[in-house]
Amino acid sequence: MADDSDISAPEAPVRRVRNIAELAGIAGVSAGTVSRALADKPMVNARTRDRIQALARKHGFQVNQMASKLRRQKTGVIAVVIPLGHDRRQHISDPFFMTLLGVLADELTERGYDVMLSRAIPQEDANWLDRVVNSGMVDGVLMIGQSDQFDAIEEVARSYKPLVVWGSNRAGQAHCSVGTDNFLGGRMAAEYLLGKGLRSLVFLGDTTGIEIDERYSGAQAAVAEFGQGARLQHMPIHLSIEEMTDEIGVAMTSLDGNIEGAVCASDAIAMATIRQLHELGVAVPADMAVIGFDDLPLARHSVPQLTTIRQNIASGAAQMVKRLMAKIEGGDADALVMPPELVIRDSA
Amino acid sequence: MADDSDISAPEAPVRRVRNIAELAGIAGVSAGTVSRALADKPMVNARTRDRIQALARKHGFQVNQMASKLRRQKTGVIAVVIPLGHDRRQHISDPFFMTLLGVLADELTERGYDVMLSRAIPQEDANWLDRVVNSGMVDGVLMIGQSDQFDAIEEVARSYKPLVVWGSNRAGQAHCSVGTDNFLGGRMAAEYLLGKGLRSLVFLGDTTGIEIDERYSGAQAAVAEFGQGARLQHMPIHLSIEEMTDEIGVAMTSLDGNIEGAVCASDAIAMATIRQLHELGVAVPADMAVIGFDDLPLARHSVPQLTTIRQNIASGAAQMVKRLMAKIEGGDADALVMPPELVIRDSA
DNA sequence: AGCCGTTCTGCAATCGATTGCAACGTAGTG
DNA sequence: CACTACGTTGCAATCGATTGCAGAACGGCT
Repeated sequence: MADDSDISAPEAPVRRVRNIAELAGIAGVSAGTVSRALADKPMVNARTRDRIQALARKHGFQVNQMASKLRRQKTGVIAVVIPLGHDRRQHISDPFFMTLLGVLADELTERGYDVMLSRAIPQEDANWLDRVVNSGMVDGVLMIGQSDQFDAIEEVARSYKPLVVWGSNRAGQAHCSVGTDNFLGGRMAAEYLLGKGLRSLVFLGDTTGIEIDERYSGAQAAVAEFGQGARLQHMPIHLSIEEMTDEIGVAMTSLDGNIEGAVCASDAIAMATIRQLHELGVAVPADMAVIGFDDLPLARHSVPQLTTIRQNIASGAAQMVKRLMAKIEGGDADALVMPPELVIRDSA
Repeated sequence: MADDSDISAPEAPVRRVRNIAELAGIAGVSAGTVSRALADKPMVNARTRDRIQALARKHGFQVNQMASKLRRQKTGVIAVVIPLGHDRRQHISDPFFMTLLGVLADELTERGYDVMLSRAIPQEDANWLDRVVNSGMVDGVLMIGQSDQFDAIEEVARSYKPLVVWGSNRAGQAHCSVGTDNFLGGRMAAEYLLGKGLRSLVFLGDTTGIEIDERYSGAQAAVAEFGQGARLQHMPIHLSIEEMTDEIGVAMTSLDGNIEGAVCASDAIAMATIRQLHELGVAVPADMAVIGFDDLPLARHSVPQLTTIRQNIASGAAQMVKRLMAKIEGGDADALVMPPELVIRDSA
């Protein structure tokens, strides 16, 4: 405790040091040496290194990241961007976004990256993606959902490598995507309900976004193939919680004939639906079956617990990060389409 | 379309420009002028300004943020940090965190700030706050929850201005906090149940964190004052979803006597409790009343809908940001303790 | 023409850390 | 003693944008 400050003035308490040069002055070495010492470079003498590190600790010194990143031309920051393309009122606090974001953040933090959160509204800002990609602020970009911006994303992906997107994979697309087979998922959901003997179904969800459109197509295909007078109506339900609830209420009372089962585009929609049905005195699953999509953690916490089509979000997030890392290092990465999984609980 | 490139070589397509100097070369002006033109400084001729901006667009040029931020000594980035002090297994995807984070992100993005997400684990990294604060990466810090790190936060707050924390306010504390009157909230919850004639209550929540401890104290006070044989047991339930569910199951079967009402430390705990009770064949609220805390959006989506103590998260987030802005501009800001509000729905 | 004032542009220093290269000191060897 | 080799350290250029200050260009006025 008494052996580490032999140079500075006696009365100096613990003056805050703001840059390497100052610390170098105190340590009696050059700035370059301090930089190397703090970076644990092997070429600096072990004793000086320790001395400098101790001094840095004592004076509460941290290297200025801005300067460091500028010089090294890498930032250690990954942007997670959420495009609010269609449905601009969808809040960033959407439970699916937040769940995926949480897992991504954990994954990235563990690898020493910082996470920068970006909300993008394409209608208001034409080159939204460019802004993030070319800001010089990030080493890579993870995108949650394609919204209706498929072409814009393709455009950027052609010249910008470190980009991985959660969403659909179309044959021959340029950007690397990780996601679930939405068509199959939609089909599985509908088939499950049909298999339970239900014939009059409704799909709840706005099909402007690619992913949900595919889910709808899957459900349609299942119903068409099934035949036997099965039919599928469609109500576009928006994703913002505020709109959703009312729209579902309206939908439930305005639909044609007696609906037996609802295929919901997301767990959030499914939960809101169950709520509204409860309100209307319709019991789930006795009077109407409801099946969700996503299998968010909260699907297990609803009453009744949600039967849903599971996307493996945790593993998907890990795969996104893995692919991004590969791309940052100059490598390449293929798309990943994960199989959906039917999780049978109590709502259908 | 044909009037903006009269200097460069004829065959040059749209070469990517990487820095101001290059663009200056193309435009035939100096770097300084380009910088000023792109920043819309009034002192540059309107015609040159437009020409330069057009050129920048055409070549897909964006100023390097790292360099800009270094020079200007401000970053335009706010860190949102989540201390996982006690209860390290609590996931960053905790619904309360995520909800508050979502609103904060919206609020900050609107003001032109970027949001940097930081998960901090004090046990593993002693100077966790210092790392963020002194990295030179952010203009300010918003913290979600105090966890058990009150003293560490105080320490930093004494010398670091732009810091605002969601959490409790103790008399004379140095850091600026925004939060709810947790003691009063806990008291209101218990009083409400007592008022319904329930006498045997349990508080579900781990009191290591300050906020929850205060809620518990409030509930205790209410029960003590009420007298008449009312009593309050306590089960520490952790905040991570995985642990929570099992612990609640155990709690419900191991408690002393016939419990009539549960005061939960959070909505997440309340929902998990309702689930477990449902499993055990205990009807809510008929057999047992359950009251939550927070009033997260999902409180309205549970079945039965949650009766809960509302924290005004949206307004709280706005206030946090407002105070942070004031501090960044060198001003000062007082703490805010918001009154909790009893929201009566169906679970109690 | 000469002078002043205004408006615009260029020059060069600056932010703070990093790193290739040169130079230093010391020890070891012939 | 001279010379090489190695291990350290210092020097100075560099990353890219910003900005105070000086100076150029131009118009207007006497």
